[in-house]
Amino acid sequence: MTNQCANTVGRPRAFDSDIALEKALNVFWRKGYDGTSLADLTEAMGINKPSLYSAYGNKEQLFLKAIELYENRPCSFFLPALEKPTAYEVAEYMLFGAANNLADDSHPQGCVIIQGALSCSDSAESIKEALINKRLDGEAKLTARFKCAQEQGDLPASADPSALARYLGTVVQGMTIQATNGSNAEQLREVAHLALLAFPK
Amino acid sequence: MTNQCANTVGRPRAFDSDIALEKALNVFWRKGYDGTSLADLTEAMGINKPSLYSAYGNKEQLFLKAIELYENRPCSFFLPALEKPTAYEVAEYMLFGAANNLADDSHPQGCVIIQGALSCSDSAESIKEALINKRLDGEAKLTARFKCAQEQGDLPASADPSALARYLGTVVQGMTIQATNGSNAEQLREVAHLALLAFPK
DNA sequence: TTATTTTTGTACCAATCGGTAAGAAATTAC
DNA sequence: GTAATTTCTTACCGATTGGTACAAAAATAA
Repeated sequence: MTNQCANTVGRPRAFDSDIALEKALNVFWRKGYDGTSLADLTEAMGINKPSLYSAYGNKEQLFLKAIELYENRPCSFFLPALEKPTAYEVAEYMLFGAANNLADDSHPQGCVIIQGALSCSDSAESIKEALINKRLDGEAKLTARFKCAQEQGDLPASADPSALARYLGTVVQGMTIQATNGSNAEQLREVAHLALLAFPK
Repeated sequence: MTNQCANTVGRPRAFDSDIALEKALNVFWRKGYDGTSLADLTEAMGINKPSLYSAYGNKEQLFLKAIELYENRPCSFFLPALEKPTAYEVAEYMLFGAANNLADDSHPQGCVIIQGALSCSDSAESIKEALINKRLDGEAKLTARFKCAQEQGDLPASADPSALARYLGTVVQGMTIQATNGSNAEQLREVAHLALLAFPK
């Protein structure tokens, strides 16, 4: 249906759809779903509306594709953290990864999955729910990782995996707001350091 | 200029401006500044646009007035926490106050000061900055409270008041996102309990 | 060259956005 | 009663919203 592969026939596309998607992500990241207009998008992407609609569907689908791109970035810190050898290191990597990433000024501050549609219009409700589900998925993965750690013995049996996952999620989510408040990476690392004190060793 | 006191002359206002403001707050709380339209507001408030404009100015001023109302609510937990006798009790009261308040389903979940304009359109930029300043103000007050506690000897000299304030702010802000994720008060209290473990006693 | 296919630019769509002009309605002052 | 004052209702404003019809343009296939 959609032409993922390059077409050999017909007028060639004048823009790189991956680069344009990156530009779209950047706008959604800064302004959120409701705060971003199609005019904002077409201007940033350097294309016009018919091109946008034929390449990505509509605003909603473009947002979801941009989020997908965001999740698969090389600087992503969430999934890699899960692969650390111990529960404590998972927590450590995740908190310091968040600290270093969220305030990095080579891109908009904070996390688009958290800020993209936190409070929103009725028309963005399905986007909001999609983002909530992504956050809950992440927490569920973290809970599973801690349960596994408990079986392996590097997390005390007295610990509550889902409570720890929720606690870490809370701190990381709070850090994204700190980043939009203007906190820098060093300040977020201080927060990460304090947050780690509560984590069982 | 504006008629705060009841007018004795002229047609009497057909609505209670404080009640209508509460309704407006509720809408902004759920949908955010960008996500709320004037039609949303007039419908919820039970008035029409000219009444809204004559009573509150415009959408931006209405939002700021609604925020003011929000801050002065009886169930507010931030300022009362500062008056607790020790630094630890301040932290404890604040974290558990947040846990009990943010997921309370007698009102929209989360905190409008944090969620009202986190990522937003260009036209909401001044609202975003106003909310950021309110958050920073809160953290500054908390820092001052902890410095005071340090002088009084109920917070170790080795502790960093501003880092602790930022840490607490981060957890509370994260909790508001947890609340919109669907966490209930009991789950947020678990987070509060864990977060407190990192606080010097 | 001509036919086919796809993308492009332009120009448009109805609906909604925040905001307001103007007169009718409801009250007090006299 | 009438005048003055304020709020209400209705109807509108230009600008912008997300989205699309249509034909010119640019490529390949024959």
